[in-house]
Order: sequence, then structure tokens, then C-alpha cells
Amino acid sequence: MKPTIKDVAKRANVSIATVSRILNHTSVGYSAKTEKLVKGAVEELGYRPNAVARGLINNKTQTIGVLFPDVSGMLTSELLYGVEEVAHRLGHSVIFCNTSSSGKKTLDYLQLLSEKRVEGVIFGSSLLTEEYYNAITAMNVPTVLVSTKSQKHSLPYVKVDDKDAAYAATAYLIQKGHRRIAMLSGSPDDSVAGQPRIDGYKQALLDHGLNGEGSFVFTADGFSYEDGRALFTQLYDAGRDITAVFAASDEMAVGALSTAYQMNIRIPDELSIIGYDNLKISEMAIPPLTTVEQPLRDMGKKAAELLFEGMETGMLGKSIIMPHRIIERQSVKQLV
Amino acid sequence: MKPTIKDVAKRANVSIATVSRILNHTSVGYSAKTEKLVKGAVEELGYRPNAVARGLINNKTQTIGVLFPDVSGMLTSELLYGVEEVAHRLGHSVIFCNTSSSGKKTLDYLQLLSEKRVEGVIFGSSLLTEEYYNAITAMNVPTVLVSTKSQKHSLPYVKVDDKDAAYAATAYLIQKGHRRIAMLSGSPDDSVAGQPRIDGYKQALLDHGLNGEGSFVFTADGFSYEDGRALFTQLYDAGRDITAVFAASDEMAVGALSTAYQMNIRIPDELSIIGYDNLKISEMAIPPLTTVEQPLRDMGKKAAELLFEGMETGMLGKSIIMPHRIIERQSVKQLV
DNA sequence: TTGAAAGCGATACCAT
DNA sequence: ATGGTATCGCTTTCAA
Repeated sequence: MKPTIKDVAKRANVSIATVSRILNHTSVGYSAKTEKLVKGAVEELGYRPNAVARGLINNKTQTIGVLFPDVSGMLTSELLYGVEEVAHRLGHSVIFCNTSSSGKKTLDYLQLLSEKRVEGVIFGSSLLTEEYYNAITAMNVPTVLVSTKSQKHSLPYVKVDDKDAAYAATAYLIQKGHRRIAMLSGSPDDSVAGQPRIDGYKQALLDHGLNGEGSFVFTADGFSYEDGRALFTQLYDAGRDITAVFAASDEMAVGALSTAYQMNIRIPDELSIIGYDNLKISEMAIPPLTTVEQPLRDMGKKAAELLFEGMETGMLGKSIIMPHRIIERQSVKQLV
Repeated sequence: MKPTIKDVAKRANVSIATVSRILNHTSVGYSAKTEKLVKGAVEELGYRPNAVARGLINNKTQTIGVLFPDVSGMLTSELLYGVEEVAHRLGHSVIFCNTSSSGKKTLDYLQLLSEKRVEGVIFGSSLLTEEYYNAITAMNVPTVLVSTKSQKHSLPYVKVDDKDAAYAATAYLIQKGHRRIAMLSGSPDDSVAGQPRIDGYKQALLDHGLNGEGSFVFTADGFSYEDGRALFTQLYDAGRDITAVFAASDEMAVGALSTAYQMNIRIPDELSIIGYDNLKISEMAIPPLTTVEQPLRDMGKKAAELLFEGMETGMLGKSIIMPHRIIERQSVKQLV
């Protein structure tokens, strides 16, 4: 078995209380001599304090839980990396929970995290149902949302303003001379990443006097590559006379790109496409995809910082709207 | 504060021992009446057993640690998802550790995991240095490697046979009629994903009597998109008369694809490309990338299964070589 | 400066 | 069927 504080005490011929004091550099009360003695014993035994026992007495586990659906691995892994970075910097570990977008698994995990006495949780990138919310409040632990938000409940969130970002993407297209612009969207039932982006798109059209001329939105259940392909096909089957499309995710945009390629539609010469997210794939696409960036890693970091602040002060701060911006690459053509 | 077993006992007018028995459905000794009583108290109080206290007495934390460098987020996140899936199925949580390919951070994490008393660790996708190995053995906890291996040490690993897989990729190209084949490789100093793949490539050439004709390997430090771009540029600057290239990773292959596109080289008409990994991006590429698949998610699952088996039996099983296979898409042309 | 002892929240053995 | 209690490894008064 692993050596315990007792073993160290025995070996150094002191009490466990002394060992504890020295290991926690607390209460200046001990001689340099005993310190050396104890440190030596620790070294020889390869002693590592048991964080479980510590956690029990301090009621602090130095652990947070992070829940993500694995929808787009690329999107959530960026968020995760951001969270992990600051958690580690602050001496905490993160328990990674992949909810697989399953209600049962999410609830399971929430319960587990509660039992494990995590000190905070980050819930990301998926809708917060009433059930989840109840489970979370039952845990009685600071919680912050990232890349999602809740209408009804007042959990702080860190996200981009989806409507604004979609507006910006659409306005960018308009500014480039496009008038007939279609949108490839997720579900309008998705009140976080669905409808708001549609709203932003329509608003931009409206504000530029384009409402009558062309508002074509095609919706899918999700935001995947396959959804992008399917929607793009629909768009062409519908015979819309379009010069640009705004895709609600980079994956969808790439799906559109691929489908266009197979249809021999040249991007951006015959059709312009703008994406959303700025995932790594967007710069790897052919042509490199113009897109609106969500600073995902930063969002993960901010969410974690907000959480830790809340854990310390006992009071969660305000939600944070992260800035989005257009990343200009080569999938959008300037119309004369 | 959260209710403890004492609170439940008090509320139900029984001893904590009884509560414990009932909550663990152990030792059939208790009446249905008290059971109902206790369950009721649990419900009313919203009691959740404290896993920390449990962990202390059982010396079992039901958690494992997973260490990955974040090099290629897409690759490691697949592995992670695989690991998480079986860990969750078996009632364990996973502490996610992103080493950022930093020695210090890796060692830090190993220490932390040791203190947190994780019951096992999975170390993935990066070289196992002597230092890491020592830290791991000091933890005295079952460990399995995934997508990497150690020459010197006998830790079990789960991976594809890199040489075989590279051989297969190259042989596939040859079978398609190619004779002058270049390779875009990671570092030859990388004894896991570097040299073995080069060896496989060369061996395939040799076995098909192509050694003199054309063996052109270009090496970079890593396996990134940017590395792929740089290497592809080098390849063309070198003026090699080539008909196909084998890239040691999908990211590199996509880098090559993009660069070729910019150079107006048509893939696969003028040049064939085969990748390695079968990441999601390979099917999203234009044209869809033919590649050799590593079953990443399965590798994560297998590694976890191997680990849990080892944790139960106290004896780690044998390493597992996972099957690779060629995924035929559209980046390789049949030469007449 | 140091040690003894009381907990932290559970489990499990020994009684009853 | 149920309760009392020692114990897990550590931190933290309280005394000495």
C-alpha cells in the first residue's frame, strides 16, 4: 500500500500533527531541523498526501465537472481545452462528462458529480432542460453555462450573441454586394443556436431593404456536415436563384462546399459561402472558408474563470457576451 | 451544508449502520418497513452519499486519469470519447488531463492523479519518456498506453501497427499503378509514429521492386496541416516527378490538398494522395480523402477495457494491435 | 515547538 | 433486523 502520514511520522520520529503542519507550510511552529527530518522521510517513502482524505476533512475536492454533448467534437474539444487550461492553472482537476446528448446520461452524470462533491460544474453547448436545471440546483454548486444559455433560469453563461453574429455574417454578405442570400440553419426549435441565428439573418436582410427580395432559410435538425449537404441539395432542388449562402455552422458550410463541388458549382465564383464557428476545418477547407469566429477556447477559459470566481466568493458573476468577428478567407466573392 | 448519513439516520429514527446497509442493498438484514422509512428520509432530504468519504474507507475512487497532448484535437478527442464511454458504462469517471505536450505539465498531472488516488491511468498519443515512466510506476496504478507504445518498458498498449498500416497505404498506391510515390512524414526521431511509418513505406516500395525508382520522403517535426503544406511545397520545389503521395496523417494530407489546389494541381487527376487516420476531416475534404483508418474510438474503448480488466484482476493483459484498413474515397486515381 | 485527540462521512465487524 | 463502534488518512483545535 501507499505510505500514509503515519508512516512518515513514524519514520521521522514525530507526530502526524507535525508532519501535517510541515507539509502544509502552515503555522510557523516547527524547527528547521524537524522540517528537514520530515521532508527526508517523505522523500524516502515517496509519500504523497491522500487527496481523498484531505477532501473529506476540508470539504474541498479541487475538482470541477464539465458536461458536453459530443455533437461536434471539434467545437466542444476547443471549449474543453480552454476550461482545462484554467482549471489546471488554479490547481483543480476536471472530470470530463460526455452526455452524448442523452437526457439519461446527463442526469446520471449530474448525480455522480454531486456524489463526488465537485466544487463547480460547467455545462456546455446544449439546451438546459428543466430537468437538468433542477438536478443542478439540487447539487447546490456553482454552475456556469458555456456556448448555451437558459431563458428561464438565471445561470450565468458565456457565449457569443448568436443573433448579432448571424446578423454580422449576413450583413457582410450584403456589403459584398449579395442580394439573394439563403441560409442553412439548425432547428428553429433550438432557442439558442437555431432561431436566434435565423433572426439575425432576417434582421440583416430587413435592415438593408432586402426582405421582399430574398429570404430563404432551410432548416435541419442539427448542424452537421451531413445536414449541410442535405440542405444544400434541397436548396438547389428548390431552384432558388441565389448568389450567397450563410451556413449556421462551419460543418454545414463544408458540407455545402463539398456538395457544390460535386455539382460543379464553383466557390466563390458562382456562389459565395460564409460559415459560423471558425473551427480548424474552416481554414483547411477548399477554398478556405470565410466565417464568423466564436472564440471557443477563450470562451472555455472565461467560463472557467467565472466559475472559479464564483466558487471563491460564493457569488457567481454576470454572464459574458464574447465578441465575434468575421474571418475573411476565400469563400466569399465581391459582387460588382 | 449537504445532508449526511447522520441526518438521514436521525430523520428515519434508525442508526447510520442501517442506513448504510439499505443504501448499499447489502446484507439482506432489514425490514421492508425500515427500508421505506429510510428511502423516504433520503428523498425528503435530497441525500446523496458522499463519494469522498466512501473513497476513503474503500480505498476506491472510481475514477481514472487520462492524459493526452492536445496536438491534434481531432485525434485525441476521438480516443477520449472512446475511453469515456466505457468508463461511464463501468461506473467510473475520467479526469481529463491535457498535457499540452509539456513535460512539466505531464509530471504535474501524474502527481496530482496520484494524490487523487485514481485507480488507473491511460496515457495517450505521445512519447513515454523515462521520466514519465518513473512517475507512473511510482504511482503504482495500472496504466495503459493508447496510440503510442514504449520500446523499453512493458506497459501494455493499444494501437495500430504503424509500419503495417503505412505499408498498406503504400502498397495500395502501387496496386493502383503508381510507381513514383513520395511520402510526407513526421519526424524520424519519433519512434512511434515517425520512423515506423517511413519503414512501412520503404518496405512496400522494396517489396514491389521500386526501391531504385522512387523513394522520396520529406519530414517535418509534427503531423499538422501546416506541416503538410510546408512539406508539399518542398516536394514541388524539389521538382520531383511524382504521381502519388502518402501523407502520414490526414491533417498533413489535407494540407497537401489545399496547397495543391492553390498550385492548380488537380487531385486526383494529376496527383493522387492518401492520408492516415481517417479523421472526420478526411471525408469532408475536397475531394474526399482516401486514407488508412485507425479505429480511434474503438482504440479508446479497448484501452479502457484493458485498463479496467487490469484494475479488477490486478494483472494487466496483453497489448492489442488494432486493425487498420484502407478507406477508399476519391483522392487516388487508378493509373492505366 | 510539539503531541493528543476530536472529527470529516462513510463502511463493516461485532454485539444484541 | 438493528445498533455501537473502530477505522480510513488527514486537518485542526487544545494542551503541554
